[in-house]
Amino acid sequence: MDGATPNLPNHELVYRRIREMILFGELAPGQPVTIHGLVRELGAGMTPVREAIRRLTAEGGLDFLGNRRVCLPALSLAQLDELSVARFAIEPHLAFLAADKMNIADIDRLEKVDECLNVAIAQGNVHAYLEHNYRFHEMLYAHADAGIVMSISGTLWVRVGPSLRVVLGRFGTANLPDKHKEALAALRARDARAVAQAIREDLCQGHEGIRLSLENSPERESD
Amino acid sequence: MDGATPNLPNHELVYRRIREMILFGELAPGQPVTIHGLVRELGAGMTPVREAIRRLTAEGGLDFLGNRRVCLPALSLAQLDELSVARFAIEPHLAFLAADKMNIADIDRLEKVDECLNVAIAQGNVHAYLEHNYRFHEMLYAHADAGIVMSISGTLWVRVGPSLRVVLGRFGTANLPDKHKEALAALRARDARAVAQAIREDLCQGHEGIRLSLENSPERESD
DNA sequence: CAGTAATTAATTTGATCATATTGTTAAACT
DNA sequence: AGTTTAACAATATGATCAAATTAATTACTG
Repeated sequence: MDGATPNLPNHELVYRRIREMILFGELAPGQPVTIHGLVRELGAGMTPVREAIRRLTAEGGLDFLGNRRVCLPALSLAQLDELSVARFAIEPHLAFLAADKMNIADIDRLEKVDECLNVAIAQGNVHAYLEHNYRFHEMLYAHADAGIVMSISGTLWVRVGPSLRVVLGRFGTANLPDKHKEALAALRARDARAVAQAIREDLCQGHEGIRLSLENSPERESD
Repeated sequence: MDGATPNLPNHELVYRRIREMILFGELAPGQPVTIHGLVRELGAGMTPVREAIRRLTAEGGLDFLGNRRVCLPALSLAQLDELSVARFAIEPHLAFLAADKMNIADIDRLEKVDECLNVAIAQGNVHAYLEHNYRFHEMLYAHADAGIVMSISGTLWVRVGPSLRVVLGRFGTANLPDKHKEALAALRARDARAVAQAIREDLCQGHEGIRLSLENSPERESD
């Protein structure tokens, strides 16, 4: 038996690649993104890159400037507040739904990801941290079996990704407390409310870090 | 003097056009959408249509089947529940934020749209109803000054659009109660909580109609 | 004469198209 | 029915055109 998707169109692959570049901190906030640059870097054609950029733009992972140019969004404090509201509303809800539907094996798999995450923290590996942190939440939410809300959550993650990277670059991965262990314990205890609460606190900590980082780096709000 | 943006790229124009086709009921749920078809119908090139389709797909307004085909999503009851959760969380919040920031002139403008909406209802003009109903909410939320949440709200609207159309085609615009007058009154009274509540009830009524429509037309949930 | 501003040239980047290729579906034929 | 084949639609490429930013030159003013 072969893999699940042997023949994925190129624009889909390019999309996923660029999305990971955004999520896992390979691109910096404010950085300009050019079509030709991506064509060169990814060795892809112009059309697939173009389509991937449109998708990411629709998801908020890229910003379409009026001048037909595209760049990575640089979050303002006001936008971070917006994201907080949306994430606090959506992600604990997904976690709540997921809690009732996960079996022991699912929880074990999730814990595996958390262990990888802890390794990444110990090693100070920023990219691995971002990736496993994302995978943890993604894997948890996926069990909620709520595709639409999940896709919204995806647009939220893609918006915070670059800023998260900045936080880690600034403060390191050393003292990055998360609430994953609490979430896992609540999952095993079959306490959906506690799972949601743990996720809420986890998000809260993350956003607090971003807020501190944004406040210290004056991104010029004076125009 | 001409408009603010004389030179919008074609892919942007095509995107807006297709989005309106979805929002205002010019396409039916489940209907297949082909690139060539849109190229012919819109008199546009292949590349702009392609990019517009990717954007709409990312927003949930179109569904990308595995087989390279694209069609309009047909909501299931479960998906409608998801949309309800998301919209109830987001849109009243936007309305709440907007309430404090609107001046009399803004409210007057909003009431103008509502009057157009009532005309459309009286005339039984489904397309005009959908358009003005959308404009009403969009205009209200725009004052919240919260671009990210607003864009999420946009993806929610584009998902319900086709189903709303089906409801109207089934039951007509005759007895379509909305809570717009209540919202306007609350806006004038500077009661943000009441504005949010009115919007919540407005959404609730709309979704109730869609739910009835979906339950009566068995969209085949048996796969 | 020096410095600055404005205009223009050049390069970079984005937008679009025509076309070739590939994959999928449907039909025809064995 | 199963297999082959033909038609259709999506994908991908590279070339061409247009727009915008940057650099450079020129003109003008203090």
